[in-house]
Amino acid sequence: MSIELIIRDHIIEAIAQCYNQQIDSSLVQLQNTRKEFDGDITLVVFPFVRMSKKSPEQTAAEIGDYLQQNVSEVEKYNVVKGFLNLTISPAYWVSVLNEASADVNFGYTSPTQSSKLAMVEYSSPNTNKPLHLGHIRNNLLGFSLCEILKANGNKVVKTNIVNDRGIHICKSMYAWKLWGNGQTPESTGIKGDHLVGDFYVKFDQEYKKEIANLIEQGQTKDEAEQNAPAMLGARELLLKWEARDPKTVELWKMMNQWVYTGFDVTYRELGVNFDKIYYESETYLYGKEEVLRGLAEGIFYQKEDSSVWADLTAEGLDQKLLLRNDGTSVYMTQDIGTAKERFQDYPIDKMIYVVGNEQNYHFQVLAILLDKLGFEFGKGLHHFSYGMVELPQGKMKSREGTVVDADDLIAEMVEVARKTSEELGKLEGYTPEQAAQTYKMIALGALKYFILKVDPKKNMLFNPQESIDFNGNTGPFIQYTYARIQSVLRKAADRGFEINRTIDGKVTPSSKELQLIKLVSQFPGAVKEAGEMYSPALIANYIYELVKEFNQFYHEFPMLTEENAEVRNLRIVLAETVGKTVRNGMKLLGIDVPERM
RNA sequence: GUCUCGGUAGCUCAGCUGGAUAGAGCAACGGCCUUCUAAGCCGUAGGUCUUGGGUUCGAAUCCCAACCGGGAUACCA
Repeated sequence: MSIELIIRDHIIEAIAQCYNQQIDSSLVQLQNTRKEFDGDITLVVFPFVRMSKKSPEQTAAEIGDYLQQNVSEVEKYNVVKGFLNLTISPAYWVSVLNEASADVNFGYTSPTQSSKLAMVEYSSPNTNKPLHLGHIRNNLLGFSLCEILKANGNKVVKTNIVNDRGIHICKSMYAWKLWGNGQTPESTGIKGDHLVGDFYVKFDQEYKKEIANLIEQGQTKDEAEQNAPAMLGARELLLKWEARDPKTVELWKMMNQWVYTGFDVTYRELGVNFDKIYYESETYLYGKEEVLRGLAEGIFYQKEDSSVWADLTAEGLDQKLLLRNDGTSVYMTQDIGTAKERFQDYPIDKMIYVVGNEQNYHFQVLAILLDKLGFEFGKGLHHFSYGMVELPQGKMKSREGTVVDADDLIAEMVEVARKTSEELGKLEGYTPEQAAQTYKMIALGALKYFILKVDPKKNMLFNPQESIDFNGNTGPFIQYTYARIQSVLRKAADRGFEINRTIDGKVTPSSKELQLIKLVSQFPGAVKEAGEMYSPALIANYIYELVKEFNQFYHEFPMLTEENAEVRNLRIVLAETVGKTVRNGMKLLGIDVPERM
């Protein structure tokens, strides 16, 4: 039980005792005491002056008196205007440190029999081009969200639906057939997803030329777009694929396999993974029967051209197409099918879709349609909606070549990390392999932290030249602090200091030490809040605060050269506990921490 | 047009279930390497929290309106 909860209950008691009023706990506004005032926890007393019918100062003093007399953790108090600043006893903070220090999984809640099962869909790439910066944000958020949910005691199934069929992949296939000369990743040395992406680009270039030619010959733009040989060829491939033409399916399989091999490399670099992968080629026909059932039950309606629609005007939305007039499915139809499928495959308590905010409308509609179809889980779907990554010149457009490729970006960052490390003379004594591993850890730490520290729902700006730094509020700064803590612990061992991990309650930490313990004690609360808010950014901001505080402490207070053995022990245990908290927190962001850097 | 999300320091972002003098980092300027790692620490400078109303003891935070920007809006996924 956290100190805030203990205090809150006693404040409710105090109000009952002093003013004979039963109050709701939401009236008790507790906050961390600001640095410039004395105390640990502050109660805002304004809400109670109406009950006491006294001045804020007097009211605060009365509540303060009550708490000081009746709550052992409250040592003293002071009043500034309408704020009651409570000082918690050092003995309590020492006990908190002891608990945190003893718990390997500090901050985490273990799953139990009754744990909820959350399925999280994230990543969901198309197989016609490599992953880019937008996918990176998706993957990092999705993976981190899963880690946070797990740390909150949930069971999690990470899922990925691969968009492996459709006109986009047929375009790459068409281009490869015509202009590929039998190239393969092996023959060219090009990573499979990039090779397929190159043919996608090639297709678009040739297609544009053909359109220009046709327009010159007198066709309108629309006609030209429809009649260009490249487009006709891609369409033909799509039809052949749907008819299961063996040659086409074989080509499709081969090129998709190249892409998967390439994606696997990128996923491994990013440190993300999945428990269950759905392929759209296997699920794209799902959902049609549900739509037809809805039509039969009068939930949906049919137009003269025999296309099927949902009327959502009662919900304040528009009409939504569910089946084309040729009976084929659209995106929405498929999502209805896959949702049903997943709830049949797993006992899902919470379904979460990590998908960009451009699809807010889609998921709003999906929830309503599932609900209309009688699936009770419909209303409970959660769209984890995140903002776009923008570049200085605006939105990324793959066709205009203004994308930041995921592999290129990672490679570039590893290179910068290597250079920086060498310039600073770090990692001497490491083997080249160990050093390379650490550069990678630092580079990815920088990238991941940069992206995850921003509120997911907001659009963010990414400037490739300036954005990713290694100083200040960054992943490497946190990793650096962790590495220094490990260094302290190594040296403490070298010098033969016996570390007593259970701090005696009689030891009195200094105010700076107390401040650090306080911050550590807030970690479990931060994990819980991050889980409730679905916000990795909350964890990132928490760790930064902790690390910043530790750095100041580290600079001012010697740990190894401190003469007093009890104080030295306290500081080392505190450092160790901060290190563990940082490591546990970074794990929730999917960021590794190095033992040295 | 409608719906939706955003607008905080030169730049990138915190803070938003209303609370004390609005915080970090980057960039700029000035200090600190003989202690446990300077990817660090300390300091200086930088703000009409887009604007205007409202609610109240109190508003960056809640409500309304306007302006600016992103996104969605019936057959791409």
